[in-house]
Amino acid sequence: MRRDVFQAIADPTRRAILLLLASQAMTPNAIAEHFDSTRQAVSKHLKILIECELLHSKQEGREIFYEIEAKKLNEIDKYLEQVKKIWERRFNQLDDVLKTLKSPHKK
Amino acid sequence: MRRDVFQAIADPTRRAILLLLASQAMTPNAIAEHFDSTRQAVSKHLKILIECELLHSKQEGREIFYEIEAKKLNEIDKYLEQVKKIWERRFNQLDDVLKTLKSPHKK
DNA sequence: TATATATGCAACTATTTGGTTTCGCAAAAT
DNA sequence: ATTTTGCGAAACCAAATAGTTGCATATATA
Repeated sequence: MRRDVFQAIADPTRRAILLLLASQAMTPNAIAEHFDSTRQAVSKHLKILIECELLHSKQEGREIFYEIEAKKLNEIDKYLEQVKKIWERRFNQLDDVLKTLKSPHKK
Repeated sequence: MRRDVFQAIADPTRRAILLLLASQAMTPNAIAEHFDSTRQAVSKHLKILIECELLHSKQEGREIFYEIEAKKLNEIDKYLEQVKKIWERRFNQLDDVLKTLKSPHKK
């Protein structure tokens, strides 16, 4: 069972849940009220988000509050940065080539 | 068929393809050599990445080069920023509450 | 022209996914 | 003490996904 941060945010409902929990911790029932799907469906998403450490839960009586673990999102940032870095380097090298072409031949 | 940037980067092979193409445009065969899977499997990933506009292709004779469309990754950035913004605002508000508690009662 | 190469496309399959319904349990409310 | 509420877990289902194999087509090359 593949389970990483990227797979976690692939689902639009899970992205919405994260956005919702960014402002405050909530119970499954409260979260489910914001969506068309049932509490059980939402609970499945919560489970996945927990597994990816994007959420953690704290029990209060019979209620369970789910809270976002925002720093875990940095893993995605890291990947994006990596791609962009390589992408930019590519043009820097192109710049070098252009500079070399402009400068007088050395050989 | 759901098809957005988030779903596109959910697959580790597709993430690796993007990383590979960040440095240079490549043909399906050349890309496939970097992975265990067949050319056809890779081609399917390429098709998905094209649909999400993370890639575009340019034909050169019988070869087709796939090139990354790096700016499309910003959509992911945007979402992450949104979550982080809300998340941070939460603590700023908490700060306000603490300040209010410290300051003398006004009522 | 005949052959090899590079590729896309369609059919098929196993697995995963998102969802529902049903159940059981523990905490609160009556 | 009984009922209601909030929850997770399991069984089940339809759809989507990632992969395979087997084509068809166009462009090089001999």
